[in-house]
Amino acid sequence: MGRKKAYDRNEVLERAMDLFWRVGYEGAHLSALVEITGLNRFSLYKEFGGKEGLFEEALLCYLNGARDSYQKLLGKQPLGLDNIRSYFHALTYSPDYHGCFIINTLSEKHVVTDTAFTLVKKFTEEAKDLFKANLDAAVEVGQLKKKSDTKAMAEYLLTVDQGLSIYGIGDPDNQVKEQIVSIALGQLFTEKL
Amino acid sequence: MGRKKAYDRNEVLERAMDLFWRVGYEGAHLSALVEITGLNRFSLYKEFGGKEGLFEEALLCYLNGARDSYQKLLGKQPLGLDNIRSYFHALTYSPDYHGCFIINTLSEKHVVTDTAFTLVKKFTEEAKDLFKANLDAAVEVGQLKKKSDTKAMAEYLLTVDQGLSIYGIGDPDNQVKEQIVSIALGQLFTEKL
DNA sequence: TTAATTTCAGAACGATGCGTGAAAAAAATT
DNA sequence: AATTTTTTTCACGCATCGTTCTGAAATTAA
Repeated sequence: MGRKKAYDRNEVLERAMDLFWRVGYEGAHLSALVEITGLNRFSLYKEFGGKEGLFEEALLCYLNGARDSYQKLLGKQPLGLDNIRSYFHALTYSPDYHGCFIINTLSEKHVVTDTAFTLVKKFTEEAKDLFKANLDAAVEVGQLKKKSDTKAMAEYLLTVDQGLSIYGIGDPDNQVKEQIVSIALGQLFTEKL
Repeated sequence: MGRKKAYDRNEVLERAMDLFWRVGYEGAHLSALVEITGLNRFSLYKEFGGKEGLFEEALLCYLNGARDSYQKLLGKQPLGLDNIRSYFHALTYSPDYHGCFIINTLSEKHVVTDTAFTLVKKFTEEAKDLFKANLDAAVEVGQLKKKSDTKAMAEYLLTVDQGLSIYGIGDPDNQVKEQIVSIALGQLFTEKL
């Protein structure tokens, strides 16, 4: 038969994802991708169709990981405000934090494929829906007023989430992040019955 | 003597700024810059030193405009919470809104000069200071509790501001933005004496 | 009119980008 | 061992990138 593949697809995607995450679509050149993944050019084109295909797959890889993280904290039963608190308090900036793949992709709207852009927008909608599910549950059990506009509140939380990603570029301070989160959540959730 | 310049430096900067704002540093190619500004290559290098220099000057141009906008709304006497409300309510997304030059530059940290990156970080500090000045004034006149941590609140407002810029990428809705702002500010400012 | 200086116009340059192709190597089957 | 198929290796081609260069044009002064 044919020669065996010398690469592991998942490892290739992990490494490509890291590079794309770090330097964006336009910044990640084929030669760098070839080097960092150890994948030869022929195989890259055969396996992924080219740079665009690799980008989309790497982005999916990232979004799947992020989806798991969101689900783990925001999907935990029972749904409610505690999940939202846990989610935001769990956010931390590692020393080599270099921004958010999602926001990089949004900023590169002019060069990434429509598919990639759409994947990102869909993901942010999912995140918003997760926030909303927890807010809706909070209304049901009386943690929030019945009249609460959980849709707008979910939009707000997503906005704060994304603002915190921007805050992380440069020298973020996890303590300041905690202060921001306390204000963001403290004010939102003071409307008890 | 020598031939007269056929370009207007400010107009060149305005046009270059618009392109850089739209497609970022890496996406704005020399040929596109030459075409959109009408400036010939020799002059571009003579006047600005090259692409990097033009980028920095265009970024400065943008930041100066943004600084004026911030000052106009957040620097208005008397300082206080009304300024902050006015600022956020004045934010609107035009139909061709395509993101924020500042955030694009942050995302392109790996390719822009240290100078450019530093300019952006300094600007966000200034914006934060403007928020803080208004919060401090609010404490003085009793709009906020004496114990309010205006530094953290300013960090929070900047985070919301930047989150709103991200929200604007791809079909933003100004009414949703108003809802987000109402939540972000409404609860923050309910702690009266 | 000539000379000197500066800018314009556009081409050339070297480096680098992405994508393709051919030969060699590996693996299984006959 | 020969054949077939697939992957690896590495070179190549073309386009594009930012920068430099050269001749022409414009402007002023002598």
